[in-house]
Amino acid sequence: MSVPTTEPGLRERKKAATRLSLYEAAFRLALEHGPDRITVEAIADEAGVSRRTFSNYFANKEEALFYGDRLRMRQMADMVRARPPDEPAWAALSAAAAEFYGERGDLDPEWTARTRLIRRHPSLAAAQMQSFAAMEREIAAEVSGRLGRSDPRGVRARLISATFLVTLRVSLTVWLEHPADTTFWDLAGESLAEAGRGFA
Amino acid sequence: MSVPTTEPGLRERKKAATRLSLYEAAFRLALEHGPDRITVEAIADEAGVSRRTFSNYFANKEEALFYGDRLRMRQMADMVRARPPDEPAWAALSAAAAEFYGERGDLDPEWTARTRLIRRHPSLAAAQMQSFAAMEREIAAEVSGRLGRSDPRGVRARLISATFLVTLRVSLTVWLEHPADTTFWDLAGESLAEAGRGFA
DNA sequence: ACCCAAACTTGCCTGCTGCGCAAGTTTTCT
DNA sequence: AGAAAACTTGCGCAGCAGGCAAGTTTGGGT
Repeated sequence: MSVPTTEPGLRERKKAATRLSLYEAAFRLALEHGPDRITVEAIADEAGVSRRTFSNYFANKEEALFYGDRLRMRQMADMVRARPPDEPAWAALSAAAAEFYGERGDLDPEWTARTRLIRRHPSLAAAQMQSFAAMEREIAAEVSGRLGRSDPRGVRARLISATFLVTLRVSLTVWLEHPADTTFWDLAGESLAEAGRGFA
Repeated sequence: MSVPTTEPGLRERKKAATRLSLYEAAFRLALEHGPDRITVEAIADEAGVSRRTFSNYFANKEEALFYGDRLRMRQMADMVRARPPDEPAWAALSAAAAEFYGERGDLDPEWTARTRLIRRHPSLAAAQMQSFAAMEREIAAEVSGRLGRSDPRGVRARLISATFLVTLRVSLTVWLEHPADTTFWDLAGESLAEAGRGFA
């Protein structure tokens, strides 16, 4: 307790490091051999931990592979939370997405290439969906706060966040198929505008 | 070749029967013991086939459990296809949903109870998502036909069908939580109207 | 009516997986 | 420094997907 710091402490930092290196190992191997020709054991090996430890961090390969996506999405959720609290829900979501995707120019091409390779594989479709589903609850909670009492059962909040994410997902999928045609944000921004017209 | 009939033939009928009885067995056992306390072997036994045969029909328990959902969704897809071909996409989807859900009064209460029980279980969330994902492609294809040349990359088609399904999913989830408050179709119809405003 | 090919079922088998448990190690707290 | 809490690891087990090679059933041609 030397300094009144917010630092996570050694234990937490180590855990984060292990989790990250498991994710990276999974990604590397998936790229090299194809996502369905890798075993949990191989991932654990590559990351320098035991197979059993892998299980302490991720429930399965897919979860490890998509940990990167989770991280990015959590970043975006933070941006949503950082928007002015009186901003209407859909506006806040769009603005956060614009900050996140738009203002960094194009997406990191290496990440794009990797992601495309992974996403191509249909065996991972389920995992991808789940990745978005996890996010949905988190965003719905934030949206719910902005809507206040006008949305008793939370239908609207969930509808808005689900639509928001589904729009991002579709845009990303389409863009990964035809990356040359536009910027990702050109596509996503337009789609968001269109889909959001009902929630303005 | 006795009669120019469209009948599927004995072989196909037997297969359909087996598939259905595997699904029913899975559902029955899941209700009785809880979805994660049943083994593939038990399901196969209950349905009167070998464990190996189960694998010839479904890739895993979840797929079997959600086969009912797939069936219902395929019915709805057929209704979409049956709509007049010049009807705008979102209108056709809403109308099909209205036929499917609205006009049969309330949903079958037994089915509701079963579904709620199954859906409650978080271990099945992935399977549920996949069920909807499968549908998405099918509906997108139909929508694509209605949009014609105005949607080169298929963004709009996918956006519309994804939004449509996500709206149904959210409505269903909310309604299963508070079934007493409204009819399912009251909820879903209103949500569809709201979400669809961007696609009119 | 018969036969053959294609389709389907089944048992056997293998490599992989998720997870409970308990012993050993590292970090944290006081 | 020393005890408590958290984490890693090996071991072991039940369960699972799916290849393979008999057997059995179905369908079409003759």
